Amino acid sequence: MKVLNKHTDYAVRALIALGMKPGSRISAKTLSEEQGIPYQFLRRILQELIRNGLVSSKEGAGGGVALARDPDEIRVRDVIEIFQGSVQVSECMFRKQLCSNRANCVLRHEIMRIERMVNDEFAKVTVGKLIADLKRVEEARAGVQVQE
Amino acid sequence: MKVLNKHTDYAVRALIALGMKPGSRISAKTLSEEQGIPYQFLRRILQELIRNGLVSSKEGAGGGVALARDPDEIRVRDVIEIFQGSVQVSECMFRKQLCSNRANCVLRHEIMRIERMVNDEFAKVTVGKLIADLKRVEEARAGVQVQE
DNA sequence: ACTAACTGATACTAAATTGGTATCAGAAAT
DNA sequence: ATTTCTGATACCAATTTAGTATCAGTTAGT
Repeated sequence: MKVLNKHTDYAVRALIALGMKPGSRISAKTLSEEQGIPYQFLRRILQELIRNGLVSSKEGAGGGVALARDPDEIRVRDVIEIFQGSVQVSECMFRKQLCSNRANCVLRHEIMRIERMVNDEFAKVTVGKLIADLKRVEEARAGVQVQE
Repeated sequence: MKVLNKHTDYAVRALIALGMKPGSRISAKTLSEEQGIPYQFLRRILQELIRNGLVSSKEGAGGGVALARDPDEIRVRDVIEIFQGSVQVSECMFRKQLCSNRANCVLRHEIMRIERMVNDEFAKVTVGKLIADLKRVEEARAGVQVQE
């Protein structure tokens, strides 16, 4: 059971990388090399992020991409929604008419509760928070060289 | 983003159905008809549940399947694990050597936290609980015919 | 004006996964 | 012996996932 697919995974990584260099534009090529993400794949991911307003872009030589918002305003949940759609149970009943199957309904009720939890949690994780965590980790490892 | 696949979904439904008729064996055919689950598909699902000790079976005419345990001891999480593997992040890093990518690590840390939550929640939902919920719902609807 | 470095859009593909079917062998009840 | 069942396993089509390729248009620098 995989929670995140490669699209989401790469997207978040790219967003973190962009967030670490605020103000500057980075080309998809550079980003792909730095992050080890296949170039063409990353291009498509970035385009999707651009379409959804998380990233801004500038065409032409010297162009590239940058975060379009404050990193604290970019939630991992937003990214998941873009690439994996909103969290939902296997073939949501409510699209069809009423729950044909009663047992199903009960199960779904539980699942939706859990889904809400997951959504709320992923909404709490912002790119800004991840960057902060990252910096904290790197400081710690730059400071005292702990056991390794 | 789909949480449960058909295997898990049908499996839980089947387990609930079995749990509702304690003691009696039911054939895969009957179960498939009652629950509207494709016969051959259900057969394979049941075999998997049997292999994993959630269901017991008896071969031959008059045979069939039944729960192998107390419904309260069958967790939806167990079922998910059987059919979808344990919840995990897109390609767990830790199988490879150390996190090659720092940003990744930070993201993964968050995701694993959320995963643990999900796992714990799905562990709390047992077939027994679902059956109890189901009965409660059906009583309510048998009693006062509420607005509809 | 040319060219190199970019993004926009979109078509294509291989491999894996998902959901489902079919078949054959063997066990038990009648 | 025949019917009703499970055990095991092979097969299949559709979808999804991950990744590639191509061409058109934009901008900066010369």
